[in-house]
Amino acid sequence: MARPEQSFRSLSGMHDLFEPETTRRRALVRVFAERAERAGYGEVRPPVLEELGVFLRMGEATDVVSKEMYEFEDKDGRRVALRPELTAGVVRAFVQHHPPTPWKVWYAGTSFRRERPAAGRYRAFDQIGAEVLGVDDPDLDVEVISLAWSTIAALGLSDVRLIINSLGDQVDRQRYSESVAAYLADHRDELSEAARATAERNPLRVLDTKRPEDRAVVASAPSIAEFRSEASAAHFERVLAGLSSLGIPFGVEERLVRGLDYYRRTTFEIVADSLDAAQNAVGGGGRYDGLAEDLGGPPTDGIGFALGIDRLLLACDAEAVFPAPPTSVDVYVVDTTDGAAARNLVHQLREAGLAADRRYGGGSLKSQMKSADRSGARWAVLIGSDELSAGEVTLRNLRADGEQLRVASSDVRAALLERLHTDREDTTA
RNA sequence: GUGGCCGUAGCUCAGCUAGGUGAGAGCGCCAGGUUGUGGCCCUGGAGGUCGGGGGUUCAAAUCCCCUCGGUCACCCCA
Repeated sequence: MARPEQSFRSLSGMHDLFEPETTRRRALVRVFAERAERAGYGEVRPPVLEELGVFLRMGEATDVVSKEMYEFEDKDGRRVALRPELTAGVVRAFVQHHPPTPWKVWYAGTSFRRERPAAGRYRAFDQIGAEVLGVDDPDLDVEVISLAWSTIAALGLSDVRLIINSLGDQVDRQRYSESVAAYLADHRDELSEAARATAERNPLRVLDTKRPEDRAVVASAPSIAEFRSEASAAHFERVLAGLSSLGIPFGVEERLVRGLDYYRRTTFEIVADSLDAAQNAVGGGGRYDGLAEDLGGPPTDGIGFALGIDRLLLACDAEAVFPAPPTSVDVYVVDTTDGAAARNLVHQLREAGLAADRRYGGGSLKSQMKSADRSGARWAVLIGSDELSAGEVTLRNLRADGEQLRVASSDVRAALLERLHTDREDTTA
């Protein structure tokens, strides 16, 4: 054991978040929420815990389902699992409540996957995303991709690429998969051992391998383009044309498969080249036209995407964009008397809408001034025995070069409101 | 899950290669210099199970094993 008894640490791959990271994440979600709602999406919050079966449709052969889920039997004897992503839960909610279509929703939340942690890949990770159920129009694919892309752009990221592919409909995908499986079988002895194992479980997954020795084999594998039905191909062309017309740059990548079995037709991924780690996909998504039916609902077209907040922020760090918004109070109250004046004034200022803080436990004027400085407050209100007996306070400007004045206690609030107001006008001018 | 690297003060790290000189630096924190004034500077101080456990040894932060955590590659994916 790495710790003495009675001492605990957070689980591997799960981290505590603090200021300023927490505010930064809140700001990121706000950027996304505003864009999504401007496009007619409403927020949805499915539960973190679902019946295991909900997630099994991601594909029994996928790693996510076969070995990465936190699943267990609850006290009612039900097999349940912590969600490894949100799409399945959202679609389950759609099937359960049958809202009118098109159903356009966005979400922000935490999912869980028991993988080996690495930078940008944690066991508890946050995503933002959107899903639309009930629309087959390729222009919707364009809208959804555009929402993902523009959110990333809004953060200030520029070293990112959109890659896109179409796996064809269910029939196309099946035929293609069989063809790839046959091809891989023919070249079995040229593949790495790991790739051979993957080929038997899930042939398509071999296509986007990163192992150089396998890439050579994969390079001349059959192309999905030859397997797309006329309708699928037409849909894909419409999507690409739509993206072009919106000025969204993309690269068609036929090897883009993505891990979840429910994807049909359009699939896409956004990668951040500023992230040199292997975890450089900041987001991904696609169509899952059969999923609602698989979960017991009516045949319903669906499409969505998720962006990983952790990776998005890592990419922001790499590009030095989207810093945490500064958080600081407006006013810091310094009281060298018994503290009663600070207690009352801070309360009064907060009720008036100002952000005000103080120090508890007293301390010298000097040390309280240091706290005031560190708080980032623009103004310090000083209350000493002089002020107290005169019924006044001293206002000191902490930002400029120490402008200082005394005002009557009854005028503090108004004096501060006025000065903070002009400060703000100065900074926005 | 497989393999590599790392783990010393709140933070970033030196010391480990050839075991033994009182366990260090910078930043941060606290106090004083300035008995009513922050930011700069100076001085002092607090703070460490050297990730944890076991082993080798007269002696281990330094060597060996195990373990926990982080990280990189594979895998997978957000």
